[in-house]
Amino acid sequence: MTASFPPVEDQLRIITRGIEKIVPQEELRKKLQHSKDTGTPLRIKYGIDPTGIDVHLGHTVPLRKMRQFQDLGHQAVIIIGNYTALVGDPSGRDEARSKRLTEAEVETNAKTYLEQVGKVVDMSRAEVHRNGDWFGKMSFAHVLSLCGRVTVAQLLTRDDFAKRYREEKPIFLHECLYPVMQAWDSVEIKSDVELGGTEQLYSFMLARDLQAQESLNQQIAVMSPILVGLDGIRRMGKSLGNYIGISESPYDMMKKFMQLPDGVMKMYFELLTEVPLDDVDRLLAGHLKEAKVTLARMVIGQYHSAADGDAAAARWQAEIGGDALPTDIPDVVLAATNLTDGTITAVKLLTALSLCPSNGEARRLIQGGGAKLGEEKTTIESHDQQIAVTDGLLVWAGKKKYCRVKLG
RNA sequence: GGGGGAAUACCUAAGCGGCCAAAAGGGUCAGACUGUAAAUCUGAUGGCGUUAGCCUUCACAGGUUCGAAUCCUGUUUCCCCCA
Repeated sequence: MTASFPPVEDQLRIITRGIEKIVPQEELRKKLQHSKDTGTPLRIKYGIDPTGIDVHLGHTVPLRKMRQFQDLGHQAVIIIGNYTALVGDPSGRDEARSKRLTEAEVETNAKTYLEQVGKVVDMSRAEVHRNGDWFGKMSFAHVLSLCGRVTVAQLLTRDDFAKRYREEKPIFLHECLYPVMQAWDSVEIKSDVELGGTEQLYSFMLARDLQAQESLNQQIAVMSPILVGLDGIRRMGKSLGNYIGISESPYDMMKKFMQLPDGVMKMYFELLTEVPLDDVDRLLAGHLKEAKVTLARMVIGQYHSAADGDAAAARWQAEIGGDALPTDIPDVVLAATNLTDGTITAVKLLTALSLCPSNGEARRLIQGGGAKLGEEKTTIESHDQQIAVTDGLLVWAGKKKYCRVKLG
């Protein structure tokens, strides 16, 4: 079948949105032109290491770009880095991954990963490869010859390695292989474009070198900015605990979105939605809270449904913006043996309900004024206050932790 | 193989014989203020306990001392340099 592609300029407009850097910039136009002239889709590569199982919004930035390429008629090629995962991506890390994954773990992770990726990329039109398919068969001699194409000095130009070297932190030999392996993937699948974050520049360029040496067309690096996490500063990442996962419930996502610093909204709109940039500016010139709600609803809608997004927003407004009670108050059983004459000391109550892990923390919470009782949230004044417990009593440990007592 | 350095609470990091449950920053948690954002301010941040007290912590195991995170010995782990 001969695909027909939109005009190159139109494609470029879509492709460049939210992209920080394209290297080399001019070559992309040529490739697109050539693809249109010959009716050949470009092969768009995106590699992921199945090291964890939660795909978060940070991952979706290049994945969304992948989807846009697909919708323009190009071929998505997803690499499951089952071998690279055995090494662990040193990019942006200031230390080596502490644990190595087993092949079995990698395999289960890969499966859940693909399911999640399917929420963004049209998997029915995508190729999926595992880089173990070629690395598993590669001879040691071949590995050596690959290593012979990279010098240590080159590796040390990478920020992450340079930083570690300066700080006298360990850099392991197998980590040095990581960029080489990633680059070799590009050779194997003959990629025209590779998607990723800007921190991948080194590997992407290495891929061009290897492709040229193998007499292949060289890929173009299309790099997205790093999506910052909930703290508004550091990259969104699982280990930093500042991420919004695409498999989270609508309401959980909502709560996290509303915690975002205002300053990052523009970036989020640009990278995670299709809203035209002019409209984004208009939104951000208005009421910022409303803009944030809009952003949250749109993104939640992508991974759940528009109705879910609206419902989550409404619930947030009621429970958090307003003073409605949470709708998901868990019941916690309190054994009757804890009570004397139907009462219990405040500290004991909080620990017995697992709202606080230790008496000390419970005491602190009460001193800080964060412990409250009942629907009208009466503050517990003193840590040795005797609390008369009745079935269904609401107990608050700060604003975010609460439960309802169930006598048992 | 040789030489030099390092291991402190969630992280970074001070402390170098008693005043050390251990400075400082970050983080985190709570409170105030708000749009439960950010910024700012306040407080807290090993466990148990009636704010005085007790118990367990400064890589691990021993030792010296009235007394050790601090000194000694051994062990483990890590880093750097030279070969």
